[in-house]
Amino acid sequence: MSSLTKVIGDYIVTLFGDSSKSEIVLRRKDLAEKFGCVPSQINYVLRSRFSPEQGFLIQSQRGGHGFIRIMQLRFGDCGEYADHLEDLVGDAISEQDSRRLMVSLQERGVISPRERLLVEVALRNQDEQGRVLFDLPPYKRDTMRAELLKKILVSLAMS
Amino acid sequence: MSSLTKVIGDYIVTLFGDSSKSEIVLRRKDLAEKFGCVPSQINYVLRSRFSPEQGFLIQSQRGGHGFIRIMQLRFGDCGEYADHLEDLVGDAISEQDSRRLMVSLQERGVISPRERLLVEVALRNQDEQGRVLFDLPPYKRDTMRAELLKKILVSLAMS
DNA sequence: AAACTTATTGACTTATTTTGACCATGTTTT
DNA sequence: AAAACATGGTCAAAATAAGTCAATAAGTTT
Repeated sequence: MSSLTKVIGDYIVTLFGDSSKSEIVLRRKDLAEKFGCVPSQINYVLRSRFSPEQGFLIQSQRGGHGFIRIMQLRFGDCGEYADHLEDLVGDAISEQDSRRLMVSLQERGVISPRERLLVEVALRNQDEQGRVLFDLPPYKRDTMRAELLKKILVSLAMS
Repeated sequence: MSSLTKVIGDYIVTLFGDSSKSEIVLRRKDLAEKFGCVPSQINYVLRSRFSPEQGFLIQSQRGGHGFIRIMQLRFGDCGEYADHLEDLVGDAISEQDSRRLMVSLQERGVISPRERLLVEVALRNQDEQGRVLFDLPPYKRDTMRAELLKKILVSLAMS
């Protein structure tokens, strides 16, 4: 059984697919009606599935003839994409957040499943060494995780 | 006297076998109920039997409609080759030797160029951290390099 | 039998989804 | 311009479900 949020998210994705648009426009109220939910659920879907981290930008307008426009970001040149990744990872990142990021990158085809597995093994190894060998505190491990993750992702993005 | 952990682990394996899926989805609560244990035991099973090092990737989601998805990165006839790789790397390996090994693995198509790049980045990072942060002696770095390399190669060999 | 490893439990923590009441901002009508 | 109407946004509560951690317990090795 799938959550409503997932169903709506999938539906929005099909709107992009239909004609490989990089931008779609919709009405919050209509969508909510179509799926039989309160309008604010649409905001939740957008917040949780169409964030900048996931490669989307959103513009909207209230009032009569209001709308919500969802734009899919495209990263043409490598440098730009690498910068984006560095921003996403930041100076420190939790194990959970790093996993979330990798799942999203894999789903978008930026990395392969094997590459993701490889990164996970490398990150886990570093974490374990930090814990067991050097007794590093969680925060230090978060910064080291960010370091390694950035190096790996950036090198892949530029390759 | 097989432990519950083993029973649950075997059960999960059958879920894969049933139709040679490479991915299954389950609910922690249901599984725990089915085997009459506390939910957190499921986490233990996953941690001890379905790690990335063993060729599995796990994605999960909490809250309403929560789930646990286990992905198996395909099984070749892995065991032998994995053992072979462990022998090749040994307990300690120099940077040069590790590079030589990866070049040869890439040439034989065992790993892709991107994967090799990824491994090199991970190894170099570990080495640098060991030198700069913890002032580790060369030998220690050689053993840590061997550790990481083995984990990565074995997990890839199984995928 | 001591030391070590692996398994079991449960109290506490964190995350996700759904819903609704209330707020903010455009457009159209008067 | 003011009022009425049409949209979208925010926030927080409730319900649901997974994760963590540490204390024991049960097996294994030495």
